Amino acid sequence: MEFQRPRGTRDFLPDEMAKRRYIENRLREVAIRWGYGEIKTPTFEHIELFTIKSGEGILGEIYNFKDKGDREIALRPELTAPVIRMYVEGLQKSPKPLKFYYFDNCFRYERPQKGRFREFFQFGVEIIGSARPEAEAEVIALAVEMLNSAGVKGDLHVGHLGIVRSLLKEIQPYQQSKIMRLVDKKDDKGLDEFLDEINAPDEMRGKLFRLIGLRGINAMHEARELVGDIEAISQFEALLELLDVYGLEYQVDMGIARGLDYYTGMVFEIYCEGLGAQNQVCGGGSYRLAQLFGGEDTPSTGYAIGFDRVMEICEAKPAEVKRIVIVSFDDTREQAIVIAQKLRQHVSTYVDVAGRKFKDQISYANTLGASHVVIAGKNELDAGKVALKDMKTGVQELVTVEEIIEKIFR
RNA sequence: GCCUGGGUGGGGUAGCUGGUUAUCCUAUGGGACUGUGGAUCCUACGACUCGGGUUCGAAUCCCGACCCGGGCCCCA
Repeated sequence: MEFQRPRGTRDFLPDEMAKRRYIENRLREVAIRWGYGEIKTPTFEHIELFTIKSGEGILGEIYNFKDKGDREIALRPELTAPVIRMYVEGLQKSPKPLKFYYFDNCFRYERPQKGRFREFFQFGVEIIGSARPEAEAEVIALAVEMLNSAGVKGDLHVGHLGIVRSLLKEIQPYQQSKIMRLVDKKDDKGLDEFLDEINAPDEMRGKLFRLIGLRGINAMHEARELVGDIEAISQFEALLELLDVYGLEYQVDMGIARGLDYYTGMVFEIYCEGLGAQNQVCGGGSYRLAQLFGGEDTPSTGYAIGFDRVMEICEAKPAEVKRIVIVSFDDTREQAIVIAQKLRQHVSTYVDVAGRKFKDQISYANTLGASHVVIAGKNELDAGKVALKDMKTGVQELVTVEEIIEKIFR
């Protein structure tokens, strides 16, 4: 019986890996140019790291197991918590702000569908140690820049949880969470019913509905009327001004809640066409997790890009690489290896390892998509040369091994 | 966990109102053409997702499981 890969996992073949690596490298280059350093955290962590902020409810979506030392271990379902854990564990006294990026696989036990897998890849960044709008704006601009570098255009929505939450100060935290979740789902009917259920004051109810409906340029003016002149509004306005400085197109959207309790300030999401039900390619915001993990209270901002979703829709294609196949005969096989060793210093080179005959070697070069074939026959070698054949044009010329590289890359 | 559509050689397919040895294309291995690629020919390889049921007989009908696509819940 043949084995099958576990549900929701994938194998990546060379063609696809070439494309994935290409996009990955584009994202990396952007992160590095913006001054972010790469980090890597373990594939698995203690399960509490993920349950502490989100409760036991998420257990159903976590891959977890007990190790031989009887520890409850979880394959990471995301990377923000591990990064902050790493920060609290060893970097609290390092100069701020810290700017990190990461690219790694994560695991969630969910029903697979388009753009959703049980093993998936996230590319993300975090700024740790600044609560300023400058940090938030930079993070958003970086997210957009990364997606652009991958050839992806999306709709950027920006909101601020502090503003919405200020309306809910009077009610219980669990009720706040529930409301935020309904807001996030844009479930107006459910929200209305829930507000009835908890006997929310009419004033709050009216303001809440008006606030989460706010969009566009006058949003801040109206928001100020609704919630008063609070700090969060000034902060958010400062952020929007900076987004203008970056030249970003965005939509103010007070209806973003991210469904998560740990976000405290700015939140943003980027949506794309062509992804079916999972149309969000990027999401993030400002949060305070360090405290929760036993460290000092430290403001952070970050986001994660759904790398697999980017791969679904991105236009960018890697440039074709030159590939050479050396074709030899039984009496020149050893010389072919020597030539291959020289060419491999400069270019992807294939030499026959299957004992194939001359014609089949050329045929195979063709199926490989070789740009050139180097024919190492006795006649050529006796003259100190080889034949270089361009597989596109079919043109063939006698050259020395040293001349091959410059001929190919001319 | 729920709803919905679907699973025939490696890929793509025909058959699927039950009935000889499951069709065709392609890919792959070997060979012919004996120092020049995409061609042609010969040959080999290779499939009814699995289990149960109905039946004289099941790829075909029924049930279940598994897997895949899409949607819901969820989405840190």
